[in-house]
Amino acid sequence: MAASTPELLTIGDFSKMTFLTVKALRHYHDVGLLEPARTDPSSGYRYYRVEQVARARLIRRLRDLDLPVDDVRSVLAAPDEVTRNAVMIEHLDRMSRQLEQVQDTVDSLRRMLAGDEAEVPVTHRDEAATMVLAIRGHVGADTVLAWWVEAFTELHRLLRSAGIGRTGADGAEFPAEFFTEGAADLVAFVPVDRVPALAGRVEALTRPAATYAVATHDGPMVDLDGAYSAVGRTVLEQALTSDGPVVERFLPVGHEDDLLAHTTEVCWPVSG
Amino acid sequence: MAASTPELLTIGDFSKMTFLTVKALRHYHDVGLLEPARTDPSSGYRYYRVEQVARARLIRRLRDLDLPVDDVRSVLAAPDEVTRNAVMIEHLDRMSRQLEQVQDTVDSLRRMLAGDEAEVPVTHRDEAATMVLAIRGHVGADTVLAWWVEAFTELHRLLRSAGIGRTGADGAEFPAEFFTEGAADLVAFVPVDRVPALAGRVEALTRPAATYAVATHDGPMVDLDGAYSAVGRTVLEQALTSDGPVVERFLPVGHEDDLLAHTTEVCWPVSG
DNA sequence: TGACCCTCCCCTTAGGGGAGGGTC
DNA sequence: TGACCCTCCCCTTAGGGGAGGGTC
Repeated sequence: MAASTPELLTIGDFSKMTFLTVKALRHYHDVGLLEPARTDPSSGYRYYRVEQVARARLIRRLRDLDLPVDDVRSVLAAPDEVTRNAVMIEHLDRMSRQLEQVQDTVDSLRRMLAGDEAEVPVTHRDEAATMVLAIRGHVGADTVLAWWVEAFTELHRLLRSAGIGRTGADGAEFPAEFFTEGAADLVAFVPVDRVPALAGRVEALTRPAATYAVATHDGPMVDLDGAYSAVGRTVLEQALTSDGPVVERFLPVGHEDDLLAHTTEVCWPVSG
Repeated sequence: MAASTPELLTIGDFSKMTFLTVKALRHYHDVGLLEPARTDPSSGYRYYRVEQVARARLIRRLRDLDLPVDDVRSVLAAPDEVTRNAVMIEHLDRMSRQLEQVQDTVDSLRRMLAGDEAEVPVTHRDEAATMVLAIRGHVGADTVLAWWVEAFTELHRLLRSAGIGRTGADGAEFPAEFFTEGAADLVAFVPVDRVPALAGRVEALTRPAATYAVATHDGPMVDLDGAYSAVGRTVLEQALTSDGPVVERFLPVGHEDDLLAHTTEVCWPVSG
C-alpha cells in the first residue's frame, strides 16, 4: 500500500478490500457503475476512496446474484427502499420460477430416459365455423404463459359481466412462426353464443370450419411437445397437408377459474 | 407439410414437433449435435426423419437445464447410463450449490441494506518464524473452497498418522494476485513441532517472522470481505506499508475435523 | 405464388487472457 | 527495481435479428 497517497487506495488494494478483480473494477469504471475517486491524468492510474468500499461490496453481492449490470445500476440509483426492492424482488422471483422449471424438466428427463413415455393417441375432428371473442398479442415463448393467463382472465371476466354463454372450450391459435422463430401473433379465444359491447383488447371473430388431427395432453407443461410430436408424426404418415396455425384447446379439469388446471388438446389443421 | 417427401420432415415441421426454433436447429447442425437426415445438395434444405424427434426432444430438455452444448453431446454419446448420469448429476450439483450461494448472498444483502453490519475491530500481532507443513496449488476463486478442504484434510491426516503435534492454527497464504486477478498460487499450512517423512503434495517450509494487522471474521463466507475491508482501512489510515501475501488463520469452533466450522483471522502483513 | 428455407453478418453479457509498454 | 497499473485487442455461449436471395 502506497503511503504516499493518504486516504486514496490503488486499484490493487481496493480489489483486496472488495473481492472484486482489477479487471472487474476497470469494467465497472468503463460502464459508469463505480467511478474511481481520482484518475491520474498522465498515468491513467485509478484511485479509490475508502468510503467507496461499501458501494463496491454491494455491487459484488448484486452481481453474485447474477443481477445484470444495468439492474445493479438501477438498484444503486434507487432513491427509496421500495424502488430498490422492486428490482431485487423481480429478479429473485424470476430465479425461483426458473428453479421450478428446472425441477419439472429434470422429472421429465427422468421419465424420458426411463422410456416411461405414454403413446399419445391421435384422432381426427371436423369443426364447424364458430363465433368467438378473442384477444391477440405478439408473444414470445418466454412470456407466453403470463400473456395466456391475462388474456383468459380478461375474456372470462367479460363473459361473466355480460352474461354470455360459452359454446366451446377456450382455445388459442399458434402460427408456425411461434415454434420456428420463438415468437408470433397469437390469438386467445372463447367460443360464444352472442357478441356483447366490446371493450379493451377484446374483439369478435368468426373462426372458419376446419378439420384437425388432434392429440390430447395431460400433464406438466414441459411435456407438451409429446403431443405435438405425435400429431405431427400422424400427419406425416397419413400424408396429409397441414395448413394454418395449430390450435390448442384447454379443457378445465377442476374449476373453470383455475386456468392452469386443464387438459390440452393439440389441434393440427389438415386437409386432403 | 409437404406430402411430396414422405417420411422426411422439413425443418419447419421438425421445429413444431420438437419445440426447437429453426435457428437452434441450424445451430445444432453446425455444431454437429443434431444432423439432418438429408441435406439437399443444391438447395441446402435440411430434412429430418421422424425418428430424430426423440433425440431433439432430449436435447431441448438438457438445454433447458442450461447444460452446455458440449455436455449435451457427452450425455447423448454416453454408452451407458452411469456415464450419462454422471454428467447430469455433476451439473445438477453445481446448480444446487449455486442456489445455496444465492440464499447466503440474499441474506448478506439484507443485513447490509439494513445497515446491520458489525464494526470489525483490528488488532496487531507479531509472529515469530514457524515451521509448517504445507500444500501449494494454483487455485481460482471458484474452486478455492474444494481445494481448501482437500488440502487440510490431507495435512491433518498426515499429522495424525505421523503422530505430529501442531503448534498453531491452520493457515493459508493468499497473494494479492488471488484478489486482483481471481486466481493465484496459494499455500495451505499447519504449524508443526517436527517434520516427518514427506509424501504426496506435502512439503516442509519455514514461514518468516512478520507483523500483521488482524481482523477476525465469524459468520458466513460471503461476508469475509468485511474483515478485509476493515483491515485494509486500518492499514491505510495508519499509513502502514503492506508487503507479501495476506494470511488467513482458521480457528476451529467445534471439532477440528469439521473444517468448515471455524473463525477466520485475516492477517494483513505490515511493516513500518 | 406465398410461405418456407438458405447463407452470411452483426449483436448480446461480463468480464478473462494476454501483449506491449509505462509507473511507483 | 520489481511489483503494479495502463490501454488495446481478441475470445467465450448459444443462438436471435435481420438482409438479400433462392425454393416448394
